[in-house]
Amino acid sequence: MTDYINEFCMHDATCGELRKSDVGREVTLCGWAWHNRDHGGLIFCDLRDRTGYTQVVVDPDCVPEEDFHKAEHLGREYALQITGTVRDRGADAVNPNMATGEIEVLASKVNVLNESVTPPFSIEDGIETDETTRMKWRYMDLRRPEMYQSLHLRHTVAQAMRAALNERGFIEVETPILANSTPEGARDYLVPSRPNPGKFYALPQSPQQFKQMLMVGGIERYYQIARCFRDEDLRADRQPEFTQVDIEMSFVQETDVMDLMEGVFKEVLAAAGVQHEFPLQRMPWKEAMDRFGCDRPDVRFGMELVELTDIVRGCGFGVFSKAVEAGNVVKCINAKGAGNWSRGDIEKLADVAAANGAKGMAWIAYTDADAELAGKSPIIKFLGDEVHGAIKQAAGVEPGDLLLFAADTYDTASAVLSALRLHMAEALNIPREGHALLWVVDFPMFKYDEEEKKYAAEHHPFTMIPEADWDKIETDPLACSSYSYDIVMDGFEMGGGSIRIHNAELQKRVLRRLGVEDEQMEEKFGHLIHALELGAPPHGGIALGLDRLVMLLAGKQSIRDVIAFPKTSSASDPMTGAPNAVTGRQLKEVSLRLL
RNA sequence: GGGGUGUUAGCUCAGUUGGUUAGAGCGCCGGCCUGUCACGUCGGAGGUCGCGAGUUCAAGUCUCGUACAUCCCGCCA
Repeated sequence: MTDYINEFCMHDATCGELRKSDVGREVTLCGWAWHNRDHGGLIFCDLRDRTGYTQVVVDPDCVPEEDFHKAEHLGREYALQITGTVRDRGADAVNPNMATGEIEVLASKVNVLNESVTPPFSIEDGIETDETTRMKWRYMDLRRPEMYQSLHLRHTVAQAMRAALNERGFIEVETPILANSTPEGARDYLVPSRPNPGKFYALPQSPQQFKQMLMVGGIERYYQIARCFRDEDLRADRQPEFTQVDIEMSFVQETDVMDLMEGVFKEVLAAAGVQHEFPLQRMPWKEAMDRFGCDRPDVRFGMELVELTDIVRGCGFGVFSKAVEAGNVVKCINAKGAGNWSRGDIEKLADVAAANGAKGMAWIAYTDADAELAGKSPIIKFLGDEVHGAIKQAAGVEPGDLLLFAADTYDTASAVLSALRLHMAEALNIPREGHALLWVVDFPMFKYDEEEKKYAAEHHPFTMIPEADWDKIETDPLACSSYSYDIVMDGFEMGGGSIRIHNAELQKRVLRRLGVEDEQMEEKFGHLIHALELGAPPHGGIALGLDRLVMLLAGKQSIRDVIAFPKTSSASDPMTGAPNAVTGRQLKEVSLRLL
């Protein structure tokens, strides 16, 4: 063990890259034992490193007796160093399922660098092991080829992003992790300040205020691959800490940012091996909501929302006509192919609708045999032939179709049908191959928060409002548009940005509209207001969710699969035990006492 | 904060109407085996049925509570 590094850890080849052209080479490989097949007089071992597998053959005639003995007792995941000769397997012995299947390494020397206890799960792709188990032994999970490939893809994307931005004159600048808490937005992660008893830093939800300061500071073109923190509940695509590619530029309008970013996307996607049409579609927010019920539509399939409000106005089905009278909307989707579903299966879809706020869900089914499109549904008799006919025409009904209706406020009907649309796409196995990127633009500036009884920013409070709408900030906030844009990929919000307010007075008006009192204005946003008063350039930018982008490119269902050390849905880490209790002394030092 | 699903061997799971000693595959341990590659073959070990109450003659199974995981709603400017 003395000369461990020099003697044993040297290697001059990698397992996954040996080919027929290497036949005859004497190589030394290092890696981990996967399947060991002991035939008594001949032993096969699949040796794995980050690049792949090579079959090692240990023949008693070719290795010292001691080494053969070691090979007889190999366990899974032993760390090994093998020296041997690359040899052609011969036509009969080729394994077409292996990249290195035409060759093998005939060992002349077997070194066990480290033994392994039985691994907690099999180190291979496609395992269905519980995620908690994988996360508790995350370093073992990372040995699986698909995990390495995901992290490698993440690296490739990050490097391509850097290269594309560097080329366009951007510089990478780091901003503080210990920052100030702000009243707007997500819940902050707090860090007590020992020298300032009773005061706290907040971990940044994004570098938003710092990047705006950088623009005022004359940096002009900034980016950062930045860690962001939000203390909110988790989802498959949401972690408490996540990574944004944060970008900001000066003296631009929104088309400048979008045009430039399309160039960046093109290069990044190419680096990841994805071709996509450019320029990208730019869809107004209202159109996205009308057609898909969602501000981040998956446009890889149709099943768009059908507007029926005018058609069912005053019709005999009370749920519809009363909704219209109340100023609500009636819309539907046409799930082609689900018309033959059993009544029970259709009724179960009401659960999906209910989970998204619907009070009920009307439907009409047309079986394949229903050439006359008579339809099956409890509601047809109330609608009457004329209205039913108009609905069929509007929805383009054919035999085999299933219409699912929502009669509710615009927001709820949109949410319900958007959820049903995605649910049906999944249930009907509608192909959603490849990737679809588009911009969603012209978000409204404000939305009304029913619970808090106040206006909130749809995007964020620093978003520029078109000059024509400035007067509406006070008089009709919901009619205010904004210079904002989201980049949507495969139904995920992959990034979002805007042109920022660079005028101090306008910024104050927006903050007042959001309910920020004057004294709070100075305390929380004083630095921003003052900066805007000192010749702040018109500026704007975007932040991209690196985790989501890589997740989609890697074809994974969860961003946890493209983060080396993610957290569970309760924001804990089964490997390290974080978060953990701290000592009374530690608490005292930061002037804290637990409740 | 709310709803759905789940928790049985190291891993993935089965376990009927509540009824004898809780099973399978893989993995693990031991024997045999010189062309396997999910090697084969013979034998073996391995269980606080998440945890805590309750009902019952009897609970993996029923009831209640609870923990954890996961998906979703709320939340995430």
